[in-house]
Amino acid sequence: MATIYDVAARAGVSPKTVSRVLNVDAPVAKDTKRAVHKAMDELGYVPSHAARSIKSNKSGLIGLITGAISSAEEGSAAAGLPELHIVQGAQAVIERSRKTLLISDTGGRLERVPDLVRTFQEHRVEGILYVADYHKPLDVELPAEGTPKVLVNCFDDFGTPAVVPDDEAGQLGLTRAVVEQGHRRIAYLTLAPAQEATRLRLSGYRASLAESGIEFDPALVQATDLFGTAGEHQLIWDALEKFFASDEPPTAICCGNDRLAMAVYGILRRRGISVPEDVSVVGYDDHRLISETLYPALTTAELPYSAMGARAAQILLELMAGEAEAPSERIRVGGQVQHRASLVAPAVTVSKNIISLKRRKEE
Amino acid sequence: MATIYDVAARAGVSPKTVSRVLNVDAPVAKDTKRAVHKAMDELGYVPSHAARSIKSNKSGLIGLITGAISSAEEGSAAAGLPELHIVQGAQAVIERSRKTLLISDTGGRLERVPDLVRTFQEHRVEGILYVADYHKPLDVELPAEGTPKVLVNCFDDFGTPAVVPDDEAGQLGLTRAVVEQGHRRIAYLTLAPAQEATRLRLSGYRASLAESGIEFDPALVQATDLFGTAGEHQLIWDALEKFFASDEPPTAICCGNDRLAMAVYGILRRRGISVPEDVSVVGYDDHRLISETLYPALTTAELPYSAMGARAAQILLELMAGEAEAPSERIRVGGQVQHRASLVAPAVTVSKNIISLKRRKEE
DNA sequence: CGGTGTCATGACATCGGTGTCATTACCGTT
DNA sequence: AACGGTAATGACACCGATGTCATGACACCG
Repeated sequence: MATIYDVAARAGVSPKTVSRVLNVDAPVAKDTKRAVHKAMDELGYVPSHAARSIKSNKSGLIGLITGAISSAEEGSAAAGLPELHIVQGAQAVIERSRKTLLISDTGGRLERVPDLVRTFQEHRVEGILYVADYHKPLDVELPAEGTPKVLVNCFDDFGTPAVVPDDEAGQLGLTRAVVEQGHRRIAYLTLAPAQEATRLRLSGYRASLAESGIEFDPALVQATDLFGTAGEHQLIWDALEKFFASDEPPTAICCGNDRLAMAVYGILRRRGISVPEDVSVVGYDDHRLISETLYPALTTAELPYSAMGARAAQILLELMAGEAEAPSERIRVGGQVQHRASLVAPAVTVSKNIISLKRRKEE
Repeated sequence: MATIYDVAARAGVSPKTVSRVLNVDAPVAKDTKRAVHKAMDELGYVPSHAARSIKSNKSGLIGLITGAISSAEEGSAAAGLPELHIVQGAQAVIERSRKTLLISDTGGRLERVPDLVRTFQEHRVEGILYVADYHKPLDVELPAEGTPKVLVNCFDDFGTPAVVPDDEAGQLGLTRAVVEQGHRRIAYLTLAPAQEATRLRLSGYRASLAESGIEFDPALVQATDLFGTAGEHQLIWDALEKFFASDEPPTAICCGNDRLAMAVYGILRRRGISVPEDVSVVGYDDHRLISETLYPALTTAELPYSAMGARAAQILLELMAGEAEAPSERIRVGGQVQHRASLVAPAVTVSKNIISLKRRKEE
């Protein structure tokens, strides 16, 4: 690869003058400039990032650690992939700041994180983003004390800046949309109860019921603990069984995520229950591959991954520039409710509690 | 950040000795070694990649260009994401070779590629992987002549090494599996006919029919040209309509991909047709989020993205090491057929052509 | 016409490592 | 005892860029 000296020799000037042409930081005569550009073109010269960064002590690099790329492998159809939208959101912001994003993958093995961080340090990254695969407490130690860091989709107890989804508000809004359609018997098929998201969303669900004067019925909440494992269809089947065994069966079912909703669609229909005529179904995540493709299309709450990534990157850049203090509280990013065909008003029936007269037709 | 000089001063030795401890390339006395390690720990010293690579003229970096990360945004639920498995496969191989992968995203805008390549060149990447979002001819120009390159999921006419899916063999195997269940009226709902994948798979589909003595019926092939757009459900509905209007309707439907199969599930059921009792459905891609979650689970052909990424990385590493010549032909990677509940023998019926007596029960 | 300021350019040191070569101390041989 | 060989270490140059300072050529001013 050609160096600045080769260019200088070919153009008949000193290396420093070539440097001046490259960086436009001092006046250079027109003719000289032209000769230098010509020499650069002919040699296919590209300045060396390494040489520059060694001198300037600035790498222009931002490190991002994720399991997105490989977590797609673990388990069966693990949640994984959507987390990639976080990377996408961050990428877009960082690109604009003329920094380069160095993406590293844990390969699903957390014990690799220290190695990855070390590689980042060798490259003298100026900031680090750590992206978790779902909303949870931080489960690794991140070395590299001097370097600004932002957590995404996770949080710790030591005040590291963190950007997380606002699960509570999301489920509140979504459940509100269900209530507004006239439903009052609303089942909730949750993800694993231990998950941060489940806890927060359940709280949003209850808040919505409370504000509408609907009594919370524990029988209408079932967890699909082993979600993602081989027997999950059976598990979901059993949970739905319980819902419909009730003498006041639900007219709407909230699912822990879109993927769960997809399985529910199939099982409901096998049982002869139509969506949305007999029961409305809503998901969570707005995983568009699913939500837009399912028939009928799925009403769901957006998990604002892209926005979270962008926000995190923005905070990181500010920290790096010393323009801002680290935020003292977790940043919660809210998402929209996406209303689609799977949610309609309940059919006109006489239940013990309510007579719904509304009925909306969906095409 | 501490330098090798700081470490040397603290340990009371010369920088060169510290370098020797780091690289174990010459004998160092035990006591000296211990003192140096102590100093490194205390200072939190991490060697500078830039300084090393400037001297050795080796960056240890491999550049990868993809649209995976952002293409998830474009269109609605664009195909995008699965291509990430290619990145994953490549990552796993490259990691083992102790190189660092520099991932760049086009943000869906091809015109950015030259910029990305330039950034790669500034970092002196030793090899480049270009990953396309679906099987197609290369649609950009890749500069950086001296650098070894491998195309993945795309190909050009200039002999650049390319790794692509073996769509023809894949569809052949899949259709064969359908035929082996006893089906003889097999519909095929393709993706856009202009696509490389559609062309090749159609050829595999016909090859399978031919080898089984089943006559090709053009009425059983419909394209969903506008797949991925707003009106797609309607389009699929119409296509299915045509299939079932036939006086010899299909007993199995091959779909262009899993996503299409997901939409087909919903529409078939709405029409009162059960999967797999009334008609078997198969997809393509083995997008496990879909194929394993759908109820009943979907029989499909694996699109071996991970293997393709791994193979491409392997070839690139060999090219970089000068161990191998560039392969003169495209490398076609085959995938497995994944047999799941959506494919069963056709129901016992008397058709004009065949009486099928087999019947397999699925749970 | 001499002093001063600006333009254009180059010599040289420097960033953080590593390759080359030199130096010293100590070992075993003959 | 003199010699050759190896272990352990350091001095110094160099990789490819850029910051600092110096220099020569003009142009402008009084």
